[in-house]
Amino acid sequence: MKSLQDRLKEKGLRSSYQRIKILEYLEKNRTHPTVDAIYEALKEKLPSISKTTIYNTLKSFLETGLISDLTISGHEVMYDAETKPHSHFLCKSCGTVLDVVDIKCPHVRKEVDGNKVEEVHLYFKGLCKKCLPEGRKQ
Amino acid sequence: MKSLQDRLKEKGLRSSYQRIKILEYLEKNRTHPTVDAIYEALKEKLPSISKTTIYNTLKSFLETGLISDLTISGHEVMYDAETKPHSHFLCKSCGTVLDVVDIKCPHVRKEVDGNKVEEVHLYFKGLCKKCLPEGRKQ
DNA sequence: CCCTAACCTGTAATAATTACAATCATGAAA
DNA sequence: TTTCATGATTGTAATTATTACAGGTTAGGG
Repeated sequence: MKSLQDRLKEKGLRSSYQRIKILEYLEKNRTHPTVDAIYEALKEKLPSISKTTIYNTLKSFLETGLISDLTISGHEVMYDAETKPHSHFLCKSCGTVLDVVDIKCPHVRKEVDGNKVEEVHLYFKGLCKKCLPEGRKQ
Repeated sequence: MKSLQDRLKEKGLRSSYQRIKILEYLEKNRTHPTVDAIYEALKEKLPSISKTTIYNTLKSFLETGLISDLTISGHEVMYDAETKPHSHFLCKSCGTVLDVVDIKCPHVRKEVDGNKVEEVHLYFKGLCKKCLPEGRKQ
């Protein structure tokens, strides 16, 4: 089990208290938090933290491949400590974003129509189990 | 060939000069324009048009299913007169968004993990043909 | 032709993100 | 261990996308 500090070092990132706390938060909260959610959560233990730090840190985490991001809701970016390709489901009622595990569709490919593919994002939107009216569950 | 006016009427939308021009622009420009791109383009012929009108109009077009939207770039919404499900490719170099036509993957489904699916969005990101370095084309 | 609901416009408010300058901390080298 | 330069953090201000709202305008049924 690599320490968070070592994982930063591996990516050529300098270690800092803030970076460790942000990475730790993402590792423990696989809820696809937004910048604001991360900020609000960390502020309690780390009242001096700045939102700019969150933005800068997430940017460097993204650039080094330490985390991934998604833009399923259309009006804000969400962050994810899971970096292996996987799909997401957005509930249009409660706003929850879930990881989709049962999709085995071969959408990971090197090119489409002659364009070089580096990332694939598969997003589902609809109503999650909890928001489906009783008796209409699938 | 239905007139734009008739297509608005069909959806229960009142016809107006602005709405016709916006729909016409989307029909003729399948480049996935942003609100700003539509505004800048229409301003020339229609100097009095307001950006709020573009927002309101696109919102009513979306609600009635006259157009579709996508958020592939992560920082702005794009609009598309094509309403049949199809995938998109974003070039991370030039920012162009292309329709993807050669994907036949069965990602249209009614549910995933017990959640009810209403929309599926498949986004590819990478380098488009034009931005690929010569000799590395695929 | 009139009237009202619906639409359009401009301004102001909000929200997400980025820019920037000053301060502070990490970690390599002395 | 101390020093020090580089890079990180912070707060404020600027920017950008979007929404709220109020007042004037227009489509289209009667």
